[in-house]
Amino acid sequence: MNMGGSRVLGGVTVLLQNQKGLSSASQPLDPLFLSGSSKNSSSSSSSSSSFLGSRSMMSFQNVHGGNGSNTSLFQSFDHDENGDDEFDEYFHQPGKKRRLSVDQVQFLEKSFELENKLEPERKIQLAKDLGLQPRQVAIWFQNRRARWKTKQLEKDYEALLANYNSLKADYESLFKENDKMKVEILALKDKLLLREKEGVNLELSETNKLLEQTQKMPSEEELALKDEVSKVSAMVCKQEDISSAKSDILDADSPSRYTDGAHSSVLMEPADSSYVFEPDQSDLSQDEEDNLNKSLFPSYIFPKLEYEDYSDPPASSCNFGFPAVEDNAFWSWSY
DNA sequence: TTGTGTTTTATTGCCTCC
DNA sequence: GGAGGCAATAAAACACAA
Repeated sequence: MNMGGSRVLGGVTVLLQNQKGLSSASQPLDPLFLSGSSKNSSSSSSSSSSFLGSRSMMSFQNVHGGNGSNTSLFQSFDHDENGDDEFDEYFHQPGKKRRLSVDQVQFLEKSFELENKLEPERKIQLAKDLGLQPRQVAIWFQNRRARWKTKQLEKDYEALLANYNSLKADYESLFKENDKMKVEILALKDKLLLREKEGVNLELSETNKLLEQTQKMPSEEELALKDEVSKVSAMVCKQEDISSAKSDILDADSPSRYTDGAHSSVLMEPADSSYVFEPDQSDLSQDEEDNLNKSLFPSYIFPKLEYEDYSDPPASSCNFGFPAVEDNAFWSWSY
């Protein structure tokens, strides 16, 4: 082996010995640069694919009238470095592709592991070491980066997919738990509603007793006011139908004035205005009608107002004052 | 042996950076 | 404007089943 070969091989050996976990790096590229070596052709399962680089070198030596020794290889790279036209011509035969040898690829792989970018100096050195053109080395690195990127994308995709599946499982689990909790909430609200109904009824019956007692003993002011109303009603009735006039006057009065508890159960009537003002009263007498109208405005119905701040309960909900809360609470739990 | 799919090497065109 | 990188692609080389 000549000085040039020793120099290059020495460099290759040092380079490979720097690789991590390289077990057989003693003379990794010796076969690469020994043209005609039987080791070269047997290093791969496919004879055609093994050590084409070396084969190229042999051809190159033949082109240059080499003497068959393995010494001109690295000298030829010096020629290439100086722009040897024939060498360049050989490596640019149109329509021909020469696969790199297993050893060459291994060497390039190790180099790629160290650094996947290729500086010009390193490229030239690698080309020298492997008996390739710098452009071939550049192309190999370029293609290798493309392959690496593809694999990286696959890894990223798998990681994302695993992450997505995990999140999906979590979501479904939480969704089921949420459904369960909704059902529990509805059940609890039903119970609460029932209790509130019972409580209000009790309270109302006590209030009604008090009201009845109050009505039995009207104050002087109330009596005077009633007289005033009667006079006005009489005057209006001269002009209009008595019943309609009476209704108008009643509507104009403050609800607080009518605290008759005769129909206190109206609390549980629908709060919907259409229902309130258009009841089916065909079978009611005028007095009963009056009493009903009065009973529509008891002060204790106002607690329902605090629920009316909730937004847009379902239009179809036939709420009795309290269910509006339930509906809105339901919406707040909905997605 | 052959057809077919895959891998590897190489080219082309475009883009960015200096 | 030249060098170098990248994506897309061509085409040779390879692997493998039938």
